[in-house]
Parts: sequence; structure tokens; C-alpha cells
Amino acid sequence: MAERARQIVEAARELLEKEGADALTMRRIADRLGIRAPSLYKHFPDKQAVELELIAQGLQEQAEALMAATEDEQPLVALGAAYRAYALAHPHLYRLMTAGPLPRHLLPDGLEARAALPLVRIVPDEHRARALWAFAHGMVILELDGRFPPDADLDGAWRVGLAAFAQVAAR
Amino acid sequence: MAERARQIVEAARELLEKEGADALTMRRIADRLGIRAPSLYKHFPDKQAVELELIAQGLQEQAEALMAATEDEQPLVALGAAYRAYALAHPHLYRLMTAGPLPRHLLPDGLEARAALPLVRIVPDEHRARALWAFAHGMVILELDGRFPPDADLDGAWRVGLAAFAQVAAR
DNA sequence: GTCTATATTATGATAGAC
DNA sequence: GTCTATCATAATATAGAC
Repeated sequence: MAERARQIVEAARELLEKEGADALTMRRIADRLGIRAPSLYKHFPDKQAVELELIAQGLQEQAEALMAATEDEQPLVALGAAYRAYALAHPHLYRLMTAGPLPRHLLPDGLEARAALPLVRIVPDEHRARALWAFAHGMVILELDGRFPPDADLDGAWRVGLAAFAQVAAR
Repeated sequence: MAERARQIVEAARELLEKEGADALTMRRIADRLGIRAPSLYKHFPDKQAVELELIAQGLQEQAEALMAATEDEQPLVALGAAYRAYALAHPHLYRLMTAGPLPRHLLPDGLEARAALPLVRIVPDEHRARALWAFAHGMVILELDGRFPPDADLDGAWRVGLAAFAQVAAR
């Protein structure tokens, strides 16, 4: 990727993280670089291509954070904590990464598999792995969307949920 | 609610269910009733008020479906099945109901509690109830968004996930 | 309670000059 | 690779006549 393209993605990411998806417009991205929106189209074919770079970046980062957690002596607990931490640290990016169909065919080769690897590593059974993923995503997205009561003890819900999946492992 | 207002909500619901959130515009709603968009504002202050009626309708219906499931001899399994069935039968409404912050103060009194009641009834522990809710929502929203591999056995994931929560219940 | 006309505000994207 | 000018599209919502 050329230098200018890199700067565009960087500007897009800052905008998304700081102001959310609504602020992620071609004009705002261009503003940040001191150029005009139409100039962006010399570097990317359309807006979706810029978003795709952000999604790929997020998946890669998340994969690295989760993989580190699998080294923990309580990998399931560490994985849950790492999943939640990444989502809360990058709420808008997390939403972009997880909302709507994944444009699989446009992602770098093997990235989706790499993102799933930490989970597969500590939860080999595919049903259990998918159930655990759903639990983690559900917890995170409900928290980000403010759907839990404001005074809910989410640490407690995470603890109990992860314990449930640990038990299934042991049976 | 006056008759015309009821018709507006009905038209809005049909549009949402059949064509999704993008089709839910004041123009399209008016079209369906053979009137012009500005006329709608004689019956509702703004679009959000119409959407709010749809959300309330969905929460009420869902609560009824889930409450029936709690009578089953395997209430946890039945509850999971009912949750998934409602979401898959009304995917766009489900998304509207669950995306973004719940406008609690605008909902009919007690509706949110009524929606949570079936779950609370069979899962008295609040941590476990929230964890189970997150699992169910995660499973459903990932399925609706097409995030699971196309060939994934989701029945299997549901089975294993629900079994995990059943075990926690029994300990 | 309905209409027409319009305000207001955006967006992504293209054409063509430089 | 950048610019200006513009297209094409669309949305919610209001004013004021009838």
C-alpha cells in the first residue's frame, strides 16, 4: 500500500474511533489530510474499500490480543477478558468489524481463520467454540449498546457465563 | 391510539418486515396508505415515535412467545428455541428492537420488565440470566448477520450452549 | 386531516481542468 | 494527484393553503 493510502486509512481510523461511524465520511477523511474528498478516489475506488482496510486492521489486532490470552494459565478467563477489553477499547471499530455480513472474499487470505484461531485453540469442539463466541459477542454488544440495566454487574455475568463453558469442557 | 395512527403503525410494520429498515421511511409509509408523507405528522410527532410503537409491539409479542415456552417440561431448551424462532421470523423487527440504546423512558410502563420476565422466571440468578441472554442474542444476531460459516451447525451450537447453562443451574 | 411546495441537510461519486 | 464544480440521490420535517 502506498504512503498516501496509508495516511487515508490512518485518518479514517482516527475519525471512526473518536467520533463513530457517522463521522466516517469521505469529506471528513479528506479534511483531516487537508485535501478534498474527490482526491481520495485516486487512492481508493470507493468508501467500502477504506472501510475494508479498517476491518482487516481490527481483525488482525484482535487476533493478536486474543492469541496472547491463550498463553494464560486460565486461558478461558483470559480470553473472555481480552475479548471484552478489545471491544470496549475500540467500540466503533468493533461495531464496524461485526455488523452485517463479513465481506469474506475481499479480506486478506486467511485473516478470518487467523481471527478465529485463539478460540479454536482453547476450545477445540466447534459447537462449544461457536456458543462461546456468541456469548462473548452478545455480552459485548449489549454492553456497548447500553442494553443492560445501568447498575448491572457485568463482571458477574461474564464470570458465570465463562464458568458454564468451562464446565462443559470438563464433562 | 386513534384508528389512523394504528394504520400507520401497521403500514410501517409491513414495510419493515418485508423490506427492512432502509425501506422504513415516512414517504414509503405514506405511500402504503395512499397519502403524502407530511400528513403523517398530524398523527405522530416524528419518525422515532412510529419506530417506538414497533419496538413496543415487538417486545410485547416476544414476551408472550417466551412466556409460553417457560411452561414446557424442558423450559431452558424451549426458551432458547422460542427466542431464536421469534428473531428469525422477524429479523428486521428484531434488529430494530435490539440495536442501539433502548429508549426506556419512552416505552410503556413495565414493558421492559415484562420482556425480561420469562428469562427471570426460569433463571432466577441474575448473573446467569444475563449471561444466557447474551448467549441467545449473540447466536441470533450472528446468524442474522451471516457471520457464521455458511455450513455451520447452529442447532449444535445452541444445544451445547444451552447445556452449559443448564449445568451451571444444577451445580 | 390532507395537500403542495419547500427548507434543510446530507451523502457518495464523477467530469474535466491543471 | 490535486482541484473546482457538479451530479444524483435521498432523507426528515415545516409552512401554509384548503
